[in-house]
Amino acid sequence: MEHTISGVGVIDKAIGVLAAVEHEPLALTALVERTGFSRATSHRLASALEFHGLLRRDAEGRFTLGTRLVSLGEAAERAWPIAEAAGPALADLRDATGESAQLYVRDGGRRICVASLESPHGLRTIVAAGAVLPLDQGSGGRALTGDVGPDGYVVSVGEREAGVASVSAPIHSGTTVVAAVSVSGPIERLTRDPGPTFGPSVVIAASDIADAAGLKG
Amino acid sequence: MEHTISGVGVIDKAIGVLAAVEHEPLALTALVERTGFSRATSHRLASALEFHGLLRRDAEGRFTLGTRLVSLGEAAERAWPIAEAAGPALADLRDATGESAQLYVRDGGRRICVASLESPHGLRTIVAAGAVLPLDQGSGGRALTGDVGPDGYVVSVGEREAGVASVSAPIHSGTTVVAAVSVSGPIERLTRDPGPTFGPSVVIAASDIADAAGLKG
DNA sequence: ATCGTGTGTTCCACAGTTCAGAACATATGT
DNA sequence: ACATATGTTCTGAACTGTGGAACACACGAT
Repeated sequence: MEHTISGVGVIDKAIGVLAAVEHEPLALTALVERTGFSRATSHRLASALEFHGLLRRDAEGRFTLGTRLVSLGEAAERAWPIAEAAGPALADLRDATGESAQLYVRDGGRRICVASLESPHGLRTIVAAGAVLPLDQGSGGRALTGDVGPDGYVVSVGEREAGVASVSAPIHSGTTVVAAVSVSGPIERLTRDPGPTFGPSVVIAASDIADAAGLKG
Repeated sequence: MEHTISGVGVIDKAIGVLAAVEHEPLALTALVERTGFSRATSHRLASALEFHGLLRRDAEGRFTLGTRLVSLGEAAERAWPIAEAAGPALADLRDATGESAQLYVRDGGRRICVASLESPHGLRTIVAAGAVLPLDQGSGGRALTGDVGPDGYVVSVGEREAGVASVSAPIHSGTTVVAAVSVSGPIERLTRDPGPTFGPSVVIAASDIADAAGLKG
């Protein structure tokens, strides 16, 4: 009987080591305790991950997540096909509205910005591709959870960030929400009631993105 | 003779698979070609990585980097000790200047924002922690490369982003630049000559951060 | 519809790697 | 000086990962 959960026991253990140090750096002894692996095994696996840059040692010699994960994480975000497919429609939305436009996908209990175009205005809201945001704040999060008004879009004003308004629409594959497209900007420009002005644009953008990504509606 | 480079051959191979798909999604056959592993091995390793979320399948069944890497990458960025140590000084800088403040470290040929506090102004520049930016654009990048004026700070106006000005100072450990602290905001508020107003503040912040992080000056 | 080829998936005997207790090295506190 | 804790390395045995083969499925040509 194999003792693996994924089919490759060493990968299971290596991920266990990464997960152990995800929230705080750990000295070897703490790593042994947290993972349940023997001291020699913990040391060998952690050293191998360090060799590849997935772990590093902090100033006190504790193991912590390494810089290679930053670049892999960034590459992972670029690899969403919907982000690529959304490019033209996102550019149209940004140009038509003059405001920053973003595309979000859901990742467990959070949302990730997988594509982001900034408004040409000197002052604008900026969400970097790769940013991780909550689902329960902001129109993009509520669009992802399906909490959408009868007109097909969601509005938030000063909800996730003071001074910022946003309007979002969900993107469906069949009946499943797979992404959300948003415009956002300063309340001063979008007003406290941005729905009528921007709602139709984000709904159209959502439809265009679904088409471009080949999603069934 | 072992055929490993890190001490754990399976980890070497698993990283090889991740590296193979870093830049573009690969079908199994392409993965076999790119890695040189046998078909069965490639499939087994990729499936195990997929199980743990480090890979996923795109709509065409190709292997591509998975969402777990996004969250690990984000956690990796939070794990810089200087980011933690910089918290109070960064807050002081933001409060004293009223502008967004960021801390950058160098990662190869790029810079990573490892801590970020936003201005209370309704309109402000925002750099998400985790954002990856170039070294050759913006005052933060030039501070990291040591390209600093005689007053100890760097200024950029409309260089990395139109409408944005920033001022940065390097943070040294001994004679080595290990980080850079920046303030940034709209040119309209920072003016086209933000150095005299903000330069001394970032230089003080850099010194405070170096002290807080226990760096030798 | 049939056939050949290509691609993805699974099996399983065995070759080779990983494991972990022991030993060693170093650090720390008393 | 000593005891203890922590980090690192060694190495024989046990176990896992390997990869050729087989199978399943998709696709293009005829």
